[in-house]
Amino acid sequence: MARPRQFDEIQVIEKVMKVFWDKGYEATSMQDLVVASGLLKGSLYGAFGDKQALYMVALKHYNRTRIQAGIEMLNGEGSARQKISRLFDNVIEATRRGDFAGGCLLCNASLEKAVTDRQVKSEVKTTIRRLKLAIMDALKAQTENEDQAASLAAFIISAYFGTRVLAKAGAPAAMIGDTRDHCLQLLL
Amino acid sequence: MARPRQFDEIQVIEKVMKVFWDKGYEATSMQDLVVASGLLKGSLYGAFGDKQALYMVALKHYNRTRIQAGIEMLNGEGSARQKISRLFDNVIEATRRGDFAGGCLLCNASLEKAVTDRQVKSEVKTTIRRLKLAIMDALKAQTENEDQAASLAAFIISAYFGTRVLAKAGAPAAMIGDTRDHCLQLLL
DNA sequence: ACCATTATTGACCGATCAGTCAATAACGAG
DNA sequence: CTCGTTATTGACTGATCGGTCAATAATGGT
Repeated sequence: MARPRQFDEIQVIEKVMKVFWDKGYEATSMQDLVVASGLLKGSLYGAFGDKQALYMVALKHYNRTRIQAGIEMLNGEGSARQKISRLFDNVIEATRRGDFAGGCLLCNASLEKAVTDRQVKSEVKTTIRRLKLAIMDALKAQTENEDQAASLAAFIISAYFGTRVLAKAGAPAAMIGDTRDHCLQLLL
Repeated sequence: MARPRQFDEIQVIEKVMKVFWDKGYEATSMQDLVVASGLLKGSLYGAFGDKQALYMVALKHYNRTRIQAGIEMLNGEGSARQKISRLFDNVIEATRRGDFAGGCLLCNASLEKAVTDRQVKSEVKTTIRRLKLAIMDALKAQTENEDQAASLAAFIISAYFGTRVLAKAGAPAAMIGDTRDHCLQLLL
């Protein structure tokens, strides 16, 4: 019926996402995305829409893959302590590996694009809510009641997001380990 | 000897800082700063240098005023619990007032400009170190040893930075209160 | 009153920005 | 094989970007 796409959509989204992850929204030019994706500008616009739409696609992809991986870790085997511990250990590992300086696209979006873009803000808020619910579920086995689990989950998300900021700021890795240890102290 | 400045330097820095605080580095144009400061472009360049130098001046001003205010709170009267509690209460208040969406220029810088600007990164790191030391001092009265104070301080900074991200992301204010409460729980 | 020095001004620069579009190409259905 | 549809291409746009500069203005010292 019509000419088919000559690229793999997921692969392109992955590459676009990494550029936004690395450089942020404003510092990323469409030319950067052209180079990273291997597509020409017209194809990017044709397939995804303008820059803000492309950012939304990238952010949703990040949430569907990276954040979801964290959530599935929380749903997996082990005690609540083990699950929460792994959350922070992953930040330490990512920092060691130097992946995007240990940064988190969701946090970046919270401080940059979400401020002026209602769609992005909405996506950020619902993702934070999902993450919080996953943490609550992981805690439920060991906490007295639902409220206790909710407030603990809020606290753990704060500490977790904080480590992502510290990691990217170049703070010593020990600070992340210290944060993890004191979080676990509350889960005895 | 020469023509004197026709503007108050501190007032201009304060206005420039607020724009960077509000919009971030990349999203701020020199034209934005011209409008906010009331100066013309040439005067801004003449007095402060280029955009990156202006950002450094703004960030240092933020640290010298806003962060320093927090540090002085930590040096003030009261128990360690009271001091740490006030740190988080200020975030809640700022969020209620809607000041820059509860955001923190130091956190913003950590995730944006510091990534590609060595001077900014250095300023961010030393400021985080200063803040950590102030928290350690505040804790010393109630903790067993120096190491314990250091790791607790790292943990509290993480939780604190995390609340600044959550606040700006539009998370419910209760999450900040929950974070504060669980932090204080570790200071018994 | 004059001069050396610095601040202010606004026009100006090339580069890059996000976004568009008409021409062309590649397919599948009939 | 033809045709309708959609993808690809690259040249193009006007706007805005950060930054510069020569002309002018305002000062204090002599």
